[in-house]
Amino acid sequence: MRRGEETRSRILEVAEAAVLAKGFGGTSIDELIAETGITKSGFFYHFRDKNELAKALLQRYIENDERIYDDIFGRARELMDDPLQAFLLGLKLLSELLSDLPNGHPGCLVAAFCYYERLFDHEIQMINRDAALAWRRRFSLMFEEIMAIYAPRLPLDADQLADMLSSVLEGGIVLSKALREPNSLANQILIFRSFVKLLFSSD
Amino acid sequence: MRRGEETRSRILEVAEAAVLAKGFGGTSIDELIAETGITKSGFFYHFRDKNELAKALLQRYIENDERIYDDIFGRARELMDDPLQAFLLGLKLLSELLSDLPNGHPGCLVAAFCYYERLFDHEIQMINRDAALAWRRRFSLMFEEIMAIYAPRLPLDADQLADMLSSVLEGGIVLSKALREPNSLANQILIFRSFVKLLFSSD
DNA sequence: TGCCTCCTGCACTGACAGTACAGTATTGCC
DNA sequence: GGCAATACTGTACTGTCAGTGCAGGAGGCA
Repeated sequence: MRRGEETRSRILEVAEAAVLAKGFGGTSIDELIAETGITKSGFFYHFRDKNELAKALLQRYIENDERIYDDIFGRARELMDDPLQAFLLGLKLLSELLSDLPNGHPGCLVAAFCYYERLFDHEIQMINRDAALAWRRRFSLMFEEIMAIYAPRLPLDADQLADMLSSVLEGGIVLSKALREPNSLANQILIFRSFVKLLFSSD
Repeated sequence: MRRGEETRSRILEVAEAAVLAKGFGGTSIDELIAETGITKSGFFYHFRDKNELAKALLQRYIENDERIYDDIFGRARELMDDPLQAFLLGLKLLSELLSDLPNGHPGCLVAAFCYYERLFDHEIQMINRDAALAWRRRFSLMFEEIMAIYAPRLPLDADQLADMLSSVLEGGIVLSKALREPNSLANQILIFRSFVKLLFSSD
């Protein structure tokens, strides 16, 4: 019972790193069991097939991702009375968190799975879609709170701004990987942050 | 001579669509030769191995990508005397081009290959890096031209703004794929465009 | 006529995703 | 202590896939 869960999560941990580095199609089960120290039968005891591994991997990643955002923006909201200041602090904290990763962001599974879509079943595609919609909802709520107080200098709605933040995050990950400049992502977040500041400035 | 080139480019065309839909690891050579109508030996006559296919695929994609940007921003520059107006027109043309694609952007090979990096040789990783650096150079030159005339409202340099545009493009592709909203990318470009307008407005 | 380009056909190898199923060690519960 | 569920191991197999090696053939062109 307890031991089973531990083995399962060890497989997922090894698999996540491998998938982010080599893609899902480039990650073999044989390789995962070798690194985890179990047998093939053991692997298939935990996951019916590779698709089920993908599903578990994605769900685990999304849960962790949400927890990180809850922590960062929750803490920022507690520290600041003003929603704009809280959001700006949250972005700052996020960029600092990413700067502290020595090898940069390891990659986003949602993005990795976007480029593998046709080989996954419909359920995984929906989990991926829900994750992107959750980002939109999360950030959109923050922008709505800000807009209740501050008038933006551009006629943008909260959803558009939320999607822009998601885009900058996802694109920043891709770009920092392609450029081999781990700090590029944290930098992009700060630039977006100063844009938000400008957008809601009364000057 | 002529016939060989034609077969080779037919393979590349089929392969590009497959790789963007299923990832490189999820695309089999058997599948490519079935769709192209040649034999396995024929495939290996044109490409030594799958890595060389990847290289040719990436180079072809980047050349095409550069040609599109040359066309769009070149035309915009001819139509407008002012570099800011030319850039804003270019972004508008780009978003319209992407809106006209019925299924949305098919995906960026540079991004797809980022999530497969460890299985490619060093050369491919460098081609990918050069492509991202070329985007930076291209957009940076435009921002420099703009900044020679207009003072930005934020203390950003041209490279940072260039990388932000690349991020929005790459992230917009990922997000529109994840959300299954093909128009999301074009929308993001227009939002970035209005940010640029605000940044260089004298108001 | 002969060489070069552009393939086809065939017969392999080794890695990998499963499938099937029998057996076993450990653990929790009654 | 016995029993059953959990969490595996071991073995043996299938089909797909990347890649190798090599012989040979069709068509163009010099």
